[in-house]
Amino acid sequence: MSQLPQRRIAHLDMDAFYASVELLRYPELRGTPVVIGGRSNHQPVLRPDGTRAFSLLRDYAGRGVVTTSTYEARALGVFSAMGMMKAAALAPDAVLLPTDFDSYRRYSRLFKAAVAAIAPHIEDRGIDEIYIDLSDHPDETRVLAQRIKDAVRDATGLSCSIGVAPNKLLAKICSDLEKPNGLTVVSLDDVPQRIWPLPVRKVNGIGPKASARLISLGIETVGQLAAAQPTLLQDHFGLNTAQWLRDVSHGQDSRPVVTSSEPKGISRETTFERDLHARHDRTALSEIFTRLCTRLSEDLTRKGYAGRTVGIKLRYADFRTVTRDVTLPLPTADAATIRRAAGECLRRVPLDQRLRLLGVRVSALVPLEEANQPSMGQQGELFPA
DNA sequence: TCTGGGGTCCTAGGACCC
DNA sequence: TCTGGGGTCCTAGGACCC
Repeated sequence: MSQLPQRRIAHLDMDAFYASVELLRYPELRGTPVVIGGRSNHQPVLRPDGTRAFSLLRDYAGRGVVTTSTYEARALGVFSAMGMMKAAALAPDAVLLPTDFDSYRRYSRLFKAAVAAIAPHIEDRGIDEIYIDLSDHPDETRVLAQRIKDAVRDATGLSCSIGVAPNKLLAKICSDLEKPNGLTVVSLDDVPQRIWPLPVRKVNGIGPKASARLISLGIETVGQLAAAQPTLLQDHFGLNTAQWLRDVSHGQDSRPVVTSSEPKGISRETTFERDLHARHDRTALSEIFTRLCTRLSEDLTRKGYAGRTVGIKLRYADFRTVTRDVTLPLPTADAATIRRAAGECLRRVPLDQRLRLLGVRVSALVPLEEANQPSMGQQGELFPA
């Protein structure tokens, strides 16, 4: 067997990204608990004396979750995805800011461009993190990672944490080890010392469900996972997942850094201010439904895609979620066509209970140019030789 | 005090075809 | 006549991630 050359993969994660962008704009909030999220418009107000009046978390009412929080708010127990009312109970005096995705996207482009100028082999993992393949870069690892951190700070004024390792799995784990403003390098030899003591939940791909099942088997750390009987894991997780669990527990991961990809589906969804009933709130629901389809059509057109599969997602008041979809003969990005197909899907779902969420999705995407012309195969069917 | 919005990938059964 | 084995597409749900 030929041995692949050792890779050098970095994972870069911006520190408390949205909150840090907000602190650039409102430096007077530095060092205080700040929470970003919620649904209403709690924009700061400029006072006559030039200072700003901020909304406080205690004044928030209604649905919504925390999008992110500053480290000072985290110290009070307020984390991403927490319900706003619970957050308000924990940190009533924290400042509350609305999310401003346009700003975050702008800073995202800035930091990614700064990294790309040094090391262009980048996999996008969302607005605030990337993988970088540094295997072919001549610089020494720590020097290089520090250069990247400096470039990100120069371009944005923001700090990030970087982990460098032989693969994405370990890079991702170790970018989190010294957060914020971390720079962590681990090799396979470091796995027993640095990775095995960590809870299994730190592994990207082991979520709440798998973690709970592992803990119920007495497996709490990555090291205990590495020591577990293969048959025990197979019995509880199946062959594929058991093999994957073994691999990750030994720090093994051969996934490549993927530098370009096409979207699989585009969707729009909304949670209502209050639960709506299909009959009683028919008019309101219908308006929301049509609006979702219109926006989705705009998203598709702007991004240059059409799709053949149109689907809906619906969440009942009790949080049960159902989906329905239908595949059309031809791809579409047209709002009326999407609305019609989504309407068909909606008729296949029981509507006897109150709803809290409605969503529309288009998948099986093709570029818009291809969608406007029949393919060769379809031409052949339309005009047989 | 219930739990956002945007995604990806996997599984699994049935239809349908060869 | 009591039965195969792939392969692909479609649909539904679930886990997970940022």
